[in-house]
Amino acid sequence: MPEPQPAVDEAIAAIVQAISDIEGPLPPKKRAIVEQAVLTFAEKGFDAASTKEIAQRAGVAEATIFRHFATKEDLLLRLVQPVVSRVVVPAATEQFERVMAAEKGRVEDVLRVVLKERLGVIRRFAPLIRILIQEIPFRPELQKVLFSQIPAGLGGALAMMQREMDSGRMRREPPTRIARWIASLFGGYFIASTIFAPGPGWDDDAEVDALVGVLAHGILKVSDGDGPQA
Amino acid sequence: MPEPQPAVDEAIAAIVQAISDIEGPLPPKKRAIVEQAVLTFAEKGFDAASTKEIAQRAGVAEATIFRHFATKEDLLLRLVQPVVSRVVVPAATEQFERVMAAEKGRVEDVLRVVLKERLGVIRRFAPLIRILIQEIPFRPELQKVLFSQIPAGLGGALAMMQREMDSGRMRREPPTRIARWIASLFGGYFIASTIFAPGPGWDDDAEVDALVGVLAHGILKVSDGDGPQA
Amino acid sequence: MPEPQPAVDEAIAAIVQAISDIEGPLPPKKRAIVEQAVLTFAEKGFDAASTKEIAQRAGVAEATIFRHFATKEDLLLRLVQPVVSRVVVPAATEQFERVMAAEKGRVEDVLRVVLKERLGVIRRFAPLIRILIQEIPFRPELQKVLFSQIPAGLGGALAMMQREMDSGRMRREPPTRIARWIASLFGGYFIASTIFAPGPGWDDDAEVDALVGVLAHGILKVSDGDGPQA
Amino acid sequence: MPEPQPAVDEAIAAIVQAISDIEGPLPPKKRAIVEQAVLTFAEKGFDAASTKEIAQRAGVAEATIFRHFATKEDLLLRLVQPVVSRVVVPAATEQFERVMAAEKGRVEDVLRVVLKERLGVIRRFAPLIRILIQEIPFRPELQKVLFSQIPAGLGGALAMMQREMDSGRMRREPPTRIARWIASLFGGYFIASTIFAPGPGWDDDAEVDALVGVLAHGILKVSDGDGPQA
DNA sequence: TATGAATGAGCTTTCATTCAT
DNA sequence: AATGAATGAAAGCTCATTCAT
Repeated sequence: MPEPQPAVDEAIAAIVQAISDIEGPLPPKKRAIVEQAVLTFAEKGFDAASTKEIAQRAGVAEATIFRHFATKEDLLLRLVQPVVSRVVVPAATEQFERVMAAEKGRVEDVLRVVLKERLGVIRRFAPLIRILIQEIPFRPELQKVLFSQIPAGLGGALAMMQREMDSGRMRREPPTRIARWIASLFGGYFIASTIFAPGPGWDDDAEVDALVGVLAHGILKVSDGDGPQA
Repeated sequence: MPEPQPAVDEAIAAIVQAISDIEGPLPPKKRAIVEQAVLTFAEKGFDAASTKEIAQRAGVAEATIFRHFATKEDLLLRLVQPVVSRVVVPAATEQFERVMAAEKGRVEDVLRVVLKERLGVIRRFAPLIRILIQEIPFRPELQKVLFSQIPAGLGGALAMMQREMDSGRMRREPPTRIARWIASLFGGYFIASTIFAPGPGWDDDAEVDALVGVLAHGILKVSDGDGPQA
Repeated sequence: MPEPQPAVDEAIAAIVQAISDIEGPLPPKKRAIVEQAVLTFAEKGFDAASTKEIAQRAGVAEATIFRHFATKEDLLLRLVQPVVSRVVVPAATEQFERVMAAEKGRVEDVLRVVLKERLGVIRRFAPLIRILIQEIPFRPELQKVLFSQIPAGLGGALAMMQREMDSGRMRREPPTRIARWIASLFGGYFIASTIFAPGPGWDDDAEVDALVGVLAHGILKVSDGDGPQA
Repeated sequence: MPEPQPAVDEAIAAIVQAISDIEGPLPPKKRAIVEQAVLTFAEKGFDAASTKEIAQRAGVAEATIFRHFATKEDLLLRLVQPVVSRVVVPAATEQFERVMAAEKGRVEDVLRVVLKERLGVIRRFAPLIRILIQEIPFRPELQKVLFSQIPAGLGGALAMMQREMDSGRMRREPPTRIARWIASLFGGYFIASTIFAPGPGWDDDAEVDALVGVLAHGILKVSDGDGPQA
């Protein structure tokens, strides 16, 4: 009987909350299934996590899982979908606009605030995100959910970038490319700090500051003639 | 009997070559097993690819797989290991030094040349790398192989960065952080162009140029007082 | 579909009863599995009896076996254990004391009564005992079960022997040696009549009488100066 | 690579010798196969000993086993047969007559000498005898070999017993019954000292003396009216 | 709502044995 | 005489899922 770490516990509470928001309050056994499914998927991956083990850890009969979830894949999707579609993405959109107004559109400040807040949100769902990353390549359902939501979440950001380029404060680049850079740096940090080398020793605030710094100004010092002429 | 695409064919040839370099020339059936294992793993993922299917596609008896590879996991490792340890990493090390000499140490130029060449190498092994990424979180063996090799490959790069910072041409940052940024941007591009949205429409050269550009100078234009003073 | 002989049928009923006493009433399919497992093990030996065959003979799916018994070896142990630990041994202890009281401790009479009753019990479980003998050398679990129970069963007998020796009616010998002789003669008869040359032509009562006779007085006639002096 | 104990080594040498006597000198690889087959069968039982393991331990290719022995069962029989038919049994016959002449037919003395010598012979082949015991119930071939030889070996003993009974020195009992008693006591001691509780602490000579004692005179002391009258 | 029982299809792996060299 | 390669058959066991209660 493995002890869930507090961090995971918190993540699970958030996931349960997200599901409850959609489906209404969860009966206790269903809730237990959700909790243990997240834990087990995160520990072993989707394929290696058997419904038998999930049932045992949740203290229910295996058949009970299938009362609540049509198939094992359905269980996965019902865990991941609400997180993606109701928590991660919409918050991003809404929050982006709010921050932009407050910060008067200074790109670096906006990025800094948004990324820090996003990092907080994502950290709460870390176990599920790990599963998400694992399973996306082979599950068209997941791809659909994710890619249909991402553009919406990006709308505000793309608009901001376009405005900055038009006003000459930002170099001209395809906005999706810039979005990819941001996502890469952000995701790279998240993966490094969560999956490859989890544990203490990471300072989220400092890392995001540095990340925004390099995005804004690069790693080289400014010197005459060194800047790109575009 | 699915037709392997030409790109995959090329990747497989490279993998077979890498294995042959270690184990000597492969008997034809063993070679067929290797080929079809790569294909099947890449298509379906490790867990969903059954040894029975691999055997059928390779035109051998299932037992033949286990004459050549002790277990299914051993098959995976023996596919991935030589790629990681004999092709990707050492080439990086050697090539880094060569380029640094040729380019007289101009960071942007070195990065540009190295990343382009790395991208070429990696593209040849794309199917396997996809598997690698999938399975790494759950396979300590793979982690060991990969993480024991990476530092060696990074040595040259870290030294270069240190030198640049000492000479005042590069902002002071922990070198591993910079390495992570490079890897993130590079990996993000590879994943985007390979896994999420494969197909034409990507211009590797242009993307690497842009990537090095943002790394060196950021996305913001230089303006008085805008550059960081530290 | 081989017809079980009546003798075996009776043995199986006894085994099923013994298991039911421990685990509660057996569901019909579980019962069928137990029955056919005993038959098949006895016919072919443990290794040569496949779970597939047992399942077919029991009219269940192979997987059903593994719902009720964790492994094939667990199936064997769960068949053998109750026989050893709940039927053979405790009966021996209890019955020994009862007989000793009734027979006023005359060694020959006690032995005769006890061995005859033991023979009856053992005959009921003959098929399982055959398996037991076969598998004991290679299954530490079985050894543990058996050897942990035997001393308890022997307690009464050892006490009786000690008393006889102290009172001068029995030659001094290490009691375990005498126990071994009894077990050897008894087991030798059982094996000969059951395994090597089964079938009619054996008269249990007469054989036990003769066996006790030789134990008590040897095969030689008493003549002057021939008896041992020690 | 387990170290064979010296005792086992000696047994193997005897077996190899017995086989050589029939088939001529063994080529080294065949000899290695024989040696490791005996060891492996003894350790794990016939079924659980795979030809692969035997080949590995013998340092030969698996196919080489089948050059020399048609099937795995043939290997077993070719190990056991010569031991039974050329060493154990004929020695018994010949030796019995020799001893009887020397001891002037005193039953106890003859038994003592013969059993001690038999014990010595049997100890040399202990590993094989264990296999023999295991496999006899399921291998008609083995049964044939053994049961066709035993009567020959028993001839001398049966004749002696008949003579003793006719002369009034031995109680009348069916000679096969007496033979069974002897075999039971002897076998019981061998099994106890070899299989169940191997190791030191056994004194073969003393045990055989005691065994012959109980056979001759029983465990009870002679007292007036206590001896059987029949 | 919950479950114990049951299962068909599938899994990876091992087996003794054959054959071309 | 010896073997590396190969294999069909079978092994024990696990899987997600169904169903009567």
